[in-house]
Parts: sequence; C-alpha cells; structure tokens
Amino acid sequence: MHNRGQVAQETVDKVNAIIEQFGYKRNILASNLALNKKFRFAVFLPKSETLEYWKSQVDGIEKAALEFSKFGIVLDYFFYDYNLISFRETVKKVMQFECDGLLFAPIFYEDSVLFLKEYQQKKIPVVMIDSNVSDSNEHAYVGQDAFQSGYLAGRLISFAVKNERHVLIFKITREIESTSVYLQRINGFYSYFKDHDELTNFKFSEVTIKDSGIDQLNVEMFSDVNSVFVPNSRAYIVARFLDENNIKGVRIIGYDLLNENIEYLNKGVIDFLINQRPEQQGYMGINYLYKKLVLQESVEKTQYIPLEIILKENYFPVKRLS
Amino acid sequence: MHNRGQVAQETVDKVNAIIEQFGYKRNILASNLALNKKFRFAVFLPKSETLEYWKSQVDGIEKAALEFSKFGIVLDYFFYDYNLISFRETVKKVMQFECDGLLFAPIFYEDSVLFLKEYQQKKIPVVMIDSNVSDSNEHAYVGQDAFQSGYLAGRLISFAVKNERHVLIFKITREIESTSVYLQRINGFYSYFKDHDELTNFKFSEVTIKDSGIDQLNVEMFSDVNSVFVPNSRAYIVARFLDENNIKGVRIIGYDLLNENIEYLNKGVIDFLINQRPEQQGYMGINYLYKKLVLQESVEKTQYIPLEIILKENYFPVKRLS
DNA sequence: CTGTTAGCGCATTCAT
DNA sequence: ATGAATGCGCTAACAG
Repeated sequence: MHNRGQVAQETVDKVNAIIEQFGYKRNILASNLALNKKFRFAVFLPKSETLEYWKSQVDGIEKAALEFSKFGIVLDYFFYDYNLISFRETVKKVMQFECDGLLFAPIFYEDSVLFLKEYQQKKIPVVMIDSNVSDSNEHAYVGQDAFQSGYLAGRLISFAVKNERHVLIFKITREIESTSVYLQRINGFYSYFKDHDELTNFKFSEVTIKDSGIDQLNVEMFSDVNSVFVPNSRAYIVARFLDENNIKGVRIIGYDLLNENIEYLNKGVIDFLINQRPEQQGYMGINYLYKKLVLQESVEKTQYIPLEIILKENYFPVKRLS
Repeated sequence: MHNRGQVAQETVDKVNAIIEQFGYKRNILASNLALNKKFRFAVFLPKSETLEYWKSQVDGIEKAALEFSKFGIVLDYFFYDYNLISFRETVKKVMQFECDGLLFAPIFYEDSVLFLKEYQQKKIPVVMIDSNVSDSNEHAYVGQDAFQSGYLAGRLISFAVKNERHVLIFKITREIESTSVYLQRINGFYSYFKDHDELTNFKFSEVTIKDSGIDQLNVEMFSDVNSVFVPNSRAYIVARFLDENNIKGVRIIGYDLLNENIEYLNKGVIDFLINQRPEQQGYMGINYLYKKLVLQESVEKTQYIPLEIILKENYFPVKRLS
C-alpha cells in the first residue's frame, strides 16, 4: 500500500500506526527483485585518457559499478575534452539522457552552475565530485576542503625547514584554467601565516606560467628560495627542473599522487604531497547514488575527503580504497 | 545444478560450458531471499567501555552491522577484560558458539595463535583487526603495518626540528603488555635512522614506565631532550606533563586520535599523531565477512590501513569513514 | 539420481 | 478503491 492513488487519510494513519507497532521494515532486496528494474546513472566527467587524476576517479567509479552491478546499476559515461566547447556540447547530451542519477564534476564554474540549475528540474539526484559548485546544500558533494588543504600546506612549510624565509608559490596553469580550487588553496596557504604572526621571517613571492610554456622556467626564479608551494598537481615540473639543474635544499609541497610526482617524492626532491584520493571520490560518488536510489537510505550530503599527507615513507603503491 | 550429490563429470562440464556461453551469473540477492538465512558473525574483542580505541573499533563494527542488517547479518559480541584470564574464559565461549564468521583482535600473542589453530578446524572464515598473528596467509587481516609506521615517525622526527640531537623514546606500558605492536614501531623508528646515515647528530635514549605509575615522570627525564616518540596511544601523558611543567619546544609524536591526544594536538603540544583509523578497521572487518559470506565474492585477504599523519590542521572531528 | 513445485517478500497487474 | 493473482530468480523439499 505504499501510495497508489488516493487513500483516505484515516487509513494511511492506521497503516502507519501498525507499521510502527510491528516495527515493519520493507525488504529492499525483495522489493528490487520484484521491480526487476535497472538503475541508470550518468557519469559526466572530463575525458580521462591523458589525465591521470581523472583516470583514478574513473577507476573508483568502475570499481563501484562492478560491485553494485549485481544490484542492477548501469553506468553511462559522458566524457568531454577539457574545454568549454566540448563541455557545452556534452551538457546537451546529458540533459536529454534519461537516467536515475547523475555523477558530475563541475570543472567550469559558471556553466556548471547554469547546468545544475536547469538539471535540478528533472528531480534527479546529483552528486558532485572533485569540487563543489552548489551554494546551498541542494546537491551532494564528495571531495576535499580546498581552503583547508592550503592551510595545511602552510603548516607543513612552516616547520619543515630551518629558519627559512623565502617561500615561492608556483602556479602552473592550463591554457583555460577552469576551477577555482587552486585559488582557494592559495588563500588557505596565506591564511595560515596570517593566523600565526609569530612566524615573522617568511617572505613570499609568486610565479605564474602556462603549462604549455614550461620552458620559461629558469634558475633565477629559485635563487634565494627555500620552499616551493605548487597549488595543483604539477609539482613534478618544478621538481624535475630543480633536479636537472642540481639545485638542492629546496622543499617542495604539492598535490596528487601522479606517477611523475611520486617519482620525485621517492627521489626525495618533493617532500610532501597532499592526496585527494581521487579513486575513493569516484567510488563514494557512485556509492552515494546507490545508497540513495537502490537502498533508499538517507545519506550524508557532503562527504569530505580527509587531507592526506603523503611522504615517501607512507606511500604505498597499493589500491587504497575505503 | 550447483553440487548436490554425485553428478557425472561429463554433465558438470556441459553445464559449466553453457554457463560460460550465456554469461550466466547467479543472482545472489534472489538466492539469499530464497535461502531466507541469517548470517551470524561473532565479534571477539577487548571490552570497549573504558578503552577509547576499542570503542571506535566497535563504532565501525556497529555501523557495518546496521548497514548490512538488511542482508541478514547478525552480530554476537564476546568482550573480555584486558587480561589473560578473561581472554581465556572468553575463548571457550567463542569456541562453542555456532556462527558463520569471526572478527577477532589477537591481543595476546601466544594464546591467540593457539586459539586460531584450534578454531580453523571449524572451517569458518576469520578476519583479524588491529594486529596480525597469522604467519601464513591463512586468515584475513585489516590493520596497519606497525614497523612502517615507526619508520614514518622517524622521518617526521628527522625533519620536524632544527639541528636537534636528543630523541627520547617514551614507553608507557600496561601492567600486562600484550601486543608486540609497539616493539615493531620502535624497530621501524630506529631503522629509519639506520637507513639515513647522513642524520648523524641524533642521540637516542629510552624510558619505560607503567601506566599505573605515571607519577614517576620527572623533569630530569626531559632535560636536553628535543623530541619525544611515544610508540603507543599514551602521548597525552607526556604532553600533559610537559604542559603542566611549562617545558616548551619539545616535539611530540604519538599514535591514535584519543580525545586527550587531540586536546594536546590542538594546544600545539603534540605535533603529530599517526592515526590507525580504528573505526574503519572495524567496518572493514565486518565488510570482509559480508563480502565473503553473503555476496560470496573473493576479497583481498590483507587490507592495510594507510599511515595517516594527523596535525592540528588536518584533524576534523567528523566521522571519517571510507 | 533427476524433474517438479512451493515459497522467500515484494510490486504490479487484473479482477472485483 | 481494494483484494487476489502472478512472477522477479532462486533454493529446498518433494515426488518420480
């Protein structure tokens, strides 16, 4: 009798009373068996072929898909090239695709906001991964607190070196930089030093280059520099340069366990990497939709990924999932 | 069908061929529905009332129990006081209890080995948490690599301080110390410095006290000391002493996010805590049995918990589960 | 040893 | 608007 047509309120109450009394709980498994229904989830992400970080996200998603396939979930992927044109084209495809849930990485801020606004009229659950765009608590989110991760980086810089003074913030951006994540990280980073005015002898400078122009790196940039903070996954570019030019004694802190980053972590050139656990993000994103739609449970809408500090000594190249 | 009585090998092959051909996969949900069976898991742990660490383990276990109750799993707890007498009494109870799976924390080494040896004749899956006792890969394990966690602590000590020399390893043990975990951690710690002979100006000393005799702490113990490594969860005892006696500038590194440890982490007295994620351990332990028995999947037998470095800046008092 | 059937808990359909 | 029947995919008990 779970709502079909119009029922007298009286009856509804009576039934609910009995449900309470006997502590009845619907067997969701039998229910899904009888429904004999597939759950279609759309996965809307940047193309992962060349992007290691997104590859990991997809790995987690596929692991979840495999695990939950027995419960009738099916995934449909919508990949786009990392540019606005391709993103907008794919938006159209996603809009007209019929599904029960959506996993979405809101890379391009403004367009993502528009897309979500339109999409939510469909009344289909959405979970965002990597970065959050929803101002309200409208949609679910799985990812990190970018500001706090920068704050943490500040702390790590502050004690990892001896009497140091000159910190370089090294921004290596794409042609089209899309997310504000790295800006939040930089904000957090500076905030740490603002909050700790006992750390007086720190000097900061910033350098920005495009990743297409890494030949612009030069030795002068690092003269007098003791530490480098790279607020995105491209720490290996700085590390490689310093390594090749035999510049020693510079601390580097960066993000994400890309193979190239790990290489320089193991070499001792990069000191810290903050891991975002992309694989877990993807897994948890699908897991959210599964719990919400298949199991019809209530799930925490915002699930923060811990700020994981990776050193050479606690990096294990194993599958590190929940 | 799936093995009842004797079937001609020829028929078995033929059936298997057809299974292959049509890509048939048994619907484990319908199967369990038809079986209409409860899965009983025994949980064999130290009493968690006063032990915060074990309380967290049980939290994770209960979370899993709640989540999987819809799949027919039922838990039976066997708690013992933290001593050998009580442990042995409880062993007897567990031995004669009928169940489908066992979650077990092998606190007392020798007795645990004996118990497991006897228990495995029952052909019931066992998963160990917290520490591993099985030499072979006989049983499943969820927990940390204790040696490597000490090694990591060595690294953290080595760069967290300026030109420092004197490292104190502070052992605060129980009346009956049971596990070898803290010894492995100390081994790992020393190994780090052995492996890095460029770190020449480090001097080490050790102090051991019983946790019943913390009044034995005195100021002389810390004269000339720059860093303290506490290889178990009792870092707060050292921190409290230093704080009360206004001894500053000593780095402390310890284990586990006990409330009292967190208090001194937030105060800036403790610098690092290595988290073992007890809640996740408990959850994953039950999850192992669930996947193995209910879903009849093959599951990774050894699941290492990452060595999580917690600073004031990346500690969030939220539920941090996979 | 093998084929048939009832029923696990539920939702949908059809009949009333 | 409501009760009864059918079947989701599977297992166990039954009969042949």
